[in-house]
This record gives sequence, structure tokens and C-alpha cells, in this order.
Amino acid sequence: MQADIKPRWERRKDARPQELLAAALDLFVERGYAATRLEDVARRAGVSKGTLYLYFENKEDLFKAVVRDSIVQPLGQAELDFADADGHSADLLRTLLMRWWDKVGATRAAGIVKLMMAESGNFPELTQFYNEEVIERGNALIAGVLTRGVARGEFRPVDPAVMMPVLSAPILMLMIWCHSSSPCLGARVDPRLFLATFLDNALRGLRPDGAPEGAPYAALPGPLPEK
Amino acid sequence: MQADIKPRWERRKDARPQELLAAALDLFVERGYAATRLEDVARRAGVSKGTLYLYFENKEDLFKAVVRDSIVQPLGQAELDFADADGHSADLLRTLLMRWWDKVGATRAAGIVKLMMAESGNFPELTQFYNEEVIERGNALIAGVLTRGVARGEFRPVDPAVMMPVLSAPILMLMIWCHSSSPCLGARVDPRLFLATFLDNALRGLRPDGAPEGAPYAALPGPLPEK
Amino acid sequence: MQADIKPRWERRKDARPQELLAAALDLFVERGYAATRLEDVARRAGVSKGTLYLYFENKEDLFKAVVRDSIVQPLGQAELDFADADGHSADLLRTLLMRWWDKVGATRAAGIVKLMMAESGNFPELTQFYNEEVIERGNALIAGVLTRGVARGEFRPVDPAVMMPVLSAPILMLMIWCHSSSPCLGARVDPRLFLATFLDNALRGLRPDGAPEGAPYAALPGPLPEK
Amino acid sequence: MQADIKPRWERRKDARPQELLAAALDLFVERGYAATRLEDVARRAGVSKGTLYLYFENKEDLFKAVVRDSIVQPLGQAELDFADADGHSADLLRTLLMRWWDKVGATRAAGIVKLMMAESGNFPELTQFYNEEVIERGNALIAGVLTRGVARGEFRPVDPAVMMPVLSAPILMLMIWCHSSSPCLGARVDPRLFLATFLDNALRGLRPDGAPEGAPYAALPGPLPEK
DNA sequence: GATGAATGAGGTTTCATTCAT
DNA sequence: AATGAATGAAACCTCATTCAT
Repeated sequence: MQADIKPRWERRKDARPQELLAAALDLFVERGYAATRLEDVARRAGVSKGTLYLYFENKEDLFKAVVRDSIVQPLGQAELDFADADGHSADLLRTLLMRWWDKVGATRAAGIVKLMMAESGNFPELTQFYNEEVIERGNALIAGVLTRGVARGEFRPVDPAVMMPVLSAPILMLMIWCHSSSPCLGARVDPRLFLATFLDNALRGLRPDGAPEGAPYAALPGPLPEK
Repeated sequence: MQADIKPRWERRKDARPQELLAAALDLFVERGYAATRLEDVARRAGVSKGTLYLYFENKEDLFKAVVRDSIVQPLGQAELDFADADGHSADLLRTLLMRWWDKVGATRAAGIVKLMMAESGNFPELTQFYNEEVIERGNALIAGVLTRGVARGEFRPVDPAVMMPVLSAPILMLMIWCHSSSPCLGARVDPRLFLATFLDNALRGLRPDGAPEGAPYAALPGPLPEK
Repeated sequence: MQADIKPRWERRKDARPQELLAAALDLFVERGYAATRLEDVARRAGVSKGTLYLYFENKEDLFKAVVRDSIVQPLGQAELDFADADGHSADLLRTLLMRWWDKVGATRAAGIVKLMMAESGNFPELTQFYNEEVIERGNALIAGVLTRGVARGEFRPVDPAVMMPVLSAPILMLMIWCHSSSPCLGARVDPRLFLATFLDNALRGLRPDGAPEGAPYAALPGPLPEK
Repeated sequence: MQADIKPRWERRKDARPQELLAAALDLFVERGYAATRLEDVARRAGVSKGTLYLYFENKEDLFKAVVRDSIVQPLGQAELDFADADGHSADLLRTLLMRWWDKVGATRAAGIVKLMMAESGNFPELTQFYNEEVIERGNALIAGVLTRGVARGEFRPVDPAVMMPVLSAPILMLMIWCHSSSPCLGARVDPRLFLATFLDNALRGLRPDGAPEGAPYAALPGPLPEK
């Protein structure tokens, strides 16, 4: 019970990696991977350049840690949610996506998606890591929900591998939009409205023939609002 | 007919800028702006580092020339097409977008969009140039078509400034998709099908109340194919 | 007494800027501004190229620091000496010039004068800095002594602005001579003799009509030695 | 008599070297040796870079040609004048110096002196050339006049090797002054007055004991004007 | 003779990484 | 554990010189 009572400097010490990860996430998202200088990361975290190397082997290792902390970890939570689920697959999909948005999409972590899109070609090792830890697990999760829904007769019989990108793409795009400043487009979408609209429409499309319309498929009444 | 018979090296000279622009476009799109080394551009064009500086003042100048050559020029053509148009605004919009896709979206130039999204924050001068020469002119063009359509009663009364990003965003996203290799998503969309579907749907939405359904608004018969 | 006992590398750190300034002064004077390579400066100071950039932003900054350290600082001291002076203006002028010679003219710093004369046209920013920090302050100092002497009736009524270059030019020339190796002229003047002769003659010329001849105006007895 | 009637382009051709030398002198004096780009020399002469290499082997060769054309040649003329002289040595010295000033000191060629002072250390081959062709011949000429004057009893018995730099230094300094823009000093001396004063004073000093005062030693009546 | 396109060594500057303290 | 001085590879850019036409 005394376990976490420590002198202040020691608590400080334990907090170091998190402070570094937060600083690194900020700068990576703001400037990109290559353009982020480790000295700036260290300074923003209030430590010296050398200290950073006490916690992370090198720049790549730091970046991987940022991805693990801000993306892979929530993804793991989503996988657990999926494993524990026992309700209707439409509700499950809705829940997973909304939680994902809250934990990742709405945070600075979303900027990682844009960053990887742009720079992955130059850093093969990072690309491999990202594909294995994020892309494939994320895709598998969505495909898993689809498979579950089809197997339980809650979704019409679609090919999960084909439908999966149709569901993931809008989420990715929304993440990019929300973290692009100038030259993407001034198109300031309202993320919650976009998500609601998109989910409503996608789930309507997944309703098996003969299943009753309305909840849990359709959440929005009447005609969708013209965005 | 002797007019264009020149000594070999002079013919080379005329071709050099285009060869360099092509090499630069390749590498900028492949690696990003900052990560592209001018020596590599030169080597890919088959010349030495110094030669590049005979034709372009510096890296920034080279990049601007690439953008002008591969994006601004087609945009200017689209502006002329718009000025010359005398048909129905729905057909005009369709024509402009499809030509844009052929001239830019389907070429490597589309990669520039992704690049600017990711790196614009680090290169203010490039951002300003890109905003003025590409973003603003492109936006003005789409808004112009909308204004024309509304004025001629061919589109329902929408606010062009509000509707404009709704039309441009899907095009931008498609360009990004088609030029992102690994970690965007394996989601390999069929660009022509995507464009047809998107245009069909967007124009249906712009049909004024009371105007006859079908052409020129709807081009695809019956229910849209499940993307 | 323990105050200045520091770890060895920290003592090094404090000494670094001075070591670098000394090396830079050597090389700037030896080769000129443009022809001095920073790598050589670093090597002469016993450090690597990158280390230099820990202490100075760039070449220009390094040069300015050299000028400040070796010229502006002694000039500031001379200004203080002038402000504190309470004796005869002839003695003041003699003292200021002899100290200037010891602190600057007889050191490698004198080479800076030659360097600026030759290269100032190519480096406008350096020229501005040098004019403001050296030329103008130096001229003002000499003019100030003249004004003081005239006001106190210790010099005949001369226009300080007109007489000032007459006094500064021989000093400048001597500095150039003493730091020009080959093709100025083999004319090896004896600096102390030159200074004594010049001062003696200049002060004789400044003696007001009616003032007693001899000290403090004339310091050298009888006919000047044939140089 | 038809000898110099040539087609225009051929006269042009013969003029090329002179045009290049003039352009090179301008730029060398303006920017220094190292900072002068051969492309700029060629452009100022109205030819292409390659053409320059038809007339001069390389930069060094061009510089030597400039020195020969603008300094060595007048020096050779002075040597002939000296050989032909039969008048009083005081008049001879006066004549030689004034002609030197008109042919060299008052022209842009005077800037070469400043340039060599500053950059000679970096270009040993140029230094050797300059020492042999200019410094030594010039010194020999002045020493020759002194020797002649002493031998003919027109100058008091001085050691020519000792007196020589006393005579050459003021001339050199005047050349430097007249071609230094900013950071030498604003001291704008009047060259003709400086020369007259200097010659008058120097020749007075060379008058043998017992020789009549006045011409040809003193040229200026009464007290020298306060410079 | 004349051209000017092409070259590539060499300079300044940046920054990930190391290591003595 | 923490520091921050030091390193050196690598990038951009310049310019004397060459050479095919």
C-alpha cells in the first residue's frame, strides 16, 4: 500500500518517459519524423539531450514508443473490448469506432497517420513496425467485427476483406483532416457529425435483408442531414 | 522543316529542364521534399549536381517549377475550359473533374498533394506559393462552377463557399490514396469507379427541386453499386 | 579557494571560446575572411568542425566575436581612459595611442584592419558592423581628445573633424605595415620609433601659439633622428 | 599604310584581350582576386566564359596579364625614362613619381596594390610573380635614382637601400587610400596636394649640405600648407 | 575563333549519437 | 540518473575549368 509513495524526485523519474513521449508526439506530429530534432524533444520535456538516450535507444526507438503509447495501446484495448463483447454487432462496431475516436482520433496521435503516410517510404524499418503493429491489427479488428456480425446473422453476408477498407478509409481521412493545417483544405468538417453520419449510413448498408429497419442499424431518423 | 534540326547537344539543352523536372517529380513524390537530395535528382536525370543549378536556382525553385509544370499548368487549362464553357453546369463539372483526374490525379503529380500536406509546416515559403498558385485557384474554379450553375438555375441554390470543400475533398483523398504506397491502407480503390460514383451522387444532390431527374445529373442507372 | 576547481571538461568548456577566437584571429589575419575555412579554425583550436558551431552561430558571428574580442574591447577601455582623464591633452593623446598600440597595434589583431580594407566590399553586413563598432567609435574617440584639448586651450584651435584622419592614418598604416608579409614592402619600420616620431611631430603641430615649447608637446630632443 | 585597315570583326578580335583585361582589372580591384568570378569578367567584356580561355590559360594567367598591362608596362616606361635621363636627379625623381601617379596611381590599377597586400598570402605563385615583376623592379628604380643622385653630388650621401622605402611608402599608402571605399577611413586626401607636399619635403631632405636651397629641391614656397 | 553546357571538388551548416564527468 | 560538449557524416550550393559543337 506504500508502493507508490516515493520521494518527489523519484516520482519525477518515473514520469520522465511519459513526459518525453508527450513531447515527442507533439513534435513528430507538428514537424514530421525526419524534421523533428531530438534536442527539441528533450528541451520540450525539460531534460537534456543525453537523458533522452537513457530511455530510448535512438530516434526510431523513440518513435516506436510514441506509436505504441498513443496508438497500439488503445488498439489493444479495442481488441479486448471486442473479445469481451456479447451484444449486437452493430452496437459493437459503433462502440469500437466511437471509443477509437475518443482515444486516438480526437487526440494529437491522429497526426501520426498523416506522418506515416508521407514519410514511410524513407524509413522501411518504421514502416514494417507500423504495418505489423497498427495497420494489420486494426484491419484484423474491423474484419473480425464484420466476420462476427455475418456469422451471427446480424450483418448481411459481405466479404469482410472487401468491406473492411470501406469502413476504415473514412476514419483515416477524418484523422488526417483534423490534423492538417493549411494546404489540405480549409474544409473544416465537424468530426462528431461526420462520424454519426458515416456510421449510420454504413450500418444501414450492413443490415441483412429482412431484418427490421431502425435500431441498432439506423441511429439517425429520417433523411441524413445534408452535410 | 529544317527549323528544328539542331546540333545534338543543343537539343539536349532544350530537353534538360523537362528531364530534370521529371526526375524531380519522381523523387519529391517518392521521398518528400526535405528528404530528396538534389544530387539524386541530377543523377536520375543523367546529369551532375552542378548542371541542375544551371536550370534552377535552388531546391525551392526546382520544387516550384515542378508544381508549376505538373499542377499549375493543368489548372490553367481547366480555367480556360471553364471560361469557354457554354453547356449545362452539371456536364461542365463532370468534364472538369474527369480531365483533372486524367491530367493530374492519375499521374505522379498527385503525390505532390500528399507531400504538401505533410511538409508544408516546415517550409513556409513553399506553403505560400502552393496556397496562392494551387489551393486558391483550384478552390476558386470549383466555386466558380457552382456559382455559374446556381445563377443559371442548373444547380439548387447552395452557398458555393460551403459546398466547394465537399466537392474537392473526395478528389484530394483519391489522389492521396492512389499515391500512397504502404501504410495508408491496402484499400485499393478503383479510381474511375470512385469518381463515377462520387460525381453521380454529388450531382444528384445539386439538382434543383423540380428539375427532371436523370441526365445530366444522374449518370449511373438504378442503385449505386456498393463501393 | 575551491571556487574555480571544476571538472576538467568544464574548465575546457570555459576556455573553448577563447581558444576558438585565438585560432580564428590567426587564420582570418593570415588568409583573409573569405579564404579562411571554418574547419581549419576548428582544427587549429583542437576541436572538430561541429564544435565551433556550439559557440558561434556561423562564420559571420565568429568574425564579429573576433573583432569584439580583439578590437572593440580595447577600444572600450580607451574610451574609459578618456573619460577618466584629467591631465594635459597632449599627454592624454600620447597615452591613448601608445596603449592602443600595445593592446591592438602590436598584436595580431592589427591584421583585421588590412583584412577589412580588402574584403569589406564583399560582405556588407560585416562592413556595417565594423563601421559602427570600430571606425565610428575610434574616430569619435580621437575627435573627442582634440575637442577636449582645444576647449582647454591645450591645443591650437583646429577643426577636430579635419585633424582626426591626419592623426589616425599613420596609425592605421603602421598597423598594416607590421602585419603585411610579402608584397607590401620589405620596408621594415621600427614601430616604436615610428610612433615616437609621429607623436612628437603631431603634438608639436598642435601646440597653441604662445604656449611654451617642449614638454608636453615635444618629447624628442633636438633634430628628429633620420629614420 | 593599309596595315591597320581590317574588317570590323577582325579589329574586334584584336581588341578582345584588351577588353578582357579592362574588365578583369575592374573586377579584381572591386572584389579582390579570389572573389572575382571569371564568368563575370567574361560577361563584362561581352564574351562568353569559354572565350576567356582562348586568351588566357587560367585565372592566374589572367591576373598576371592584368598586372603586366597595368603596372609592369608603365614601370618599364619609367625604367626607360630613367635610362634616358640627363637632367638633375631631383627633377628626375619628381618627374618619375608624377608620371607614375598619372599612369598608375590615379587609375584603377592602383587597386592592385591593395589586393596583393591582402591576398598575396593565399596565392604564392602570384606573390612570387608580383615581387619579381613589380616590387623588386620598382624598388630598384627608386634606389637607382638615389644612387645616381648621390653619385652626381645632387643628393646628400644617403644609403639608397635605407632611403628607398621612405620614398615608396607614402606613394603606396596614397594608392591604397584612393582605392579604399568604406572602412579604411573617410580621410579623403587630395592626391595632388599630398604628392606635391610629400615630394617637396622629401627633396628638401635630400639636398646636399651646401647646395643652394630652392629649386630643384624645394618647389613649394614658404611654409608648407597645413595638410 | 567562339560558345555555353557540363563537371565535381570544396565550402558552410545541421543534427543524431556518444561519452566523460 | 543526468548532463551537455564533442563528433563527423551528409546536405546544399559555388565556380574554375573543360570540351563538343
